[in-house]
Amino acid sequence: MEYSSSLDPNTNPFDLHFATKLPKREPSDSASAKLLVKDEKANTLQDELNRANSENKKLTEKLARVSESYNALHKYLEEFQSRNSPENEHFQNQHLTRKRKQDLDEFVSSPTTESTSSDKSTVSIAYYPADKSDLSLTVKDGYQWRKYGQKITKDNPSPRAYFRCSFSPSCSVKKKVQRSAEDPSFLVATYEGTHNHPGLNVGGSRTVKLDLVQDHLVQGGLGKVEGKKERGTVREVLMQQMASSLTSDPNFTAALAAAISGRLVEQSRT
DNA sequence: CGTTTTTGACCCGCGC
DNA sequence: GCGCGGGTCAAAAACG
Repeated sequence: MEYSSSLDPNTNPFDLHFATKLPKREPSDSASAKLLVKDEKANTLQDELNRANSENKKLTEKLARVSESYNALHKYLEEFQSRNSPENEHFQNQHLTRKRKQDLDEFVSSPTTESTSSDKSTVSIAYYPADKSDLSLTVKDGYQWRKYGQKITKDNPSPRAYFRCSFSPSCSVKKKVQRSAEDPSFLVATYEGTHNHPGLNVGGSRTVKLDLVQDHLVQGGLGKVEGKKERGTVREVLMQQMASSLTSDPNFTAALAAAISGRLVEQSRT
């Protein structure tokens, strides 16, 4: 899983490699004055490009760090899963595993979202910490939902609940919520589509950025486990804000999705 | 009494 | 075509 390979700046959607082909028009003899003006313009453009490039670099670094966090999380998961193989349960490792799981919860609880945008609809997955004794498959994500179905699925003891946004049909977002099969201490919510209206607490604040989330990821991984619930809800709100700010930039969303999921999305040129 | 939840029926795509 | 699994519908119940 070398997700970093997909971070190659040259494949990066917002890499501005057209910087290399700056205006190189054929000068006509009578246009030397015009050329001067053009040089000026080219300079300012160059400046702008430089700034854009450095910003691009920063973003790429951030992306790399987010990717690192994801890899670490993935490692945790794999470790835990191999420890938890069905035919061979190591009960003597229970508390050790338990501790790791708590770490994992924290790690995951700032909803680690993986979004995949296809030309059809947008699908994102969020993980929410939830008490195992809590039977309700509800997750407060800032939106109001109407449940329209529940099913028991093949390879998961807990049922899956189907929700539609309460503003349906004007807003056609759907979500599925199901307790994770491997680790029942958190819920997996799969969102489909994007809301065409604001949710609770989710204003148009576009300033919530990646580094904030990333800091939470890091701190969450090493931090303590007290006050899990409160921190969880705060993070849910954060997630909403992040999502809304991210979705306003399709390119970035796509890049992030590619980096996080480790898949290369074919970017169709339009 | 309007809205939401529950829950079995129904539908539909997929593999055989 | 048939059965299976997942997603949705809709009538009835529950809720506020």
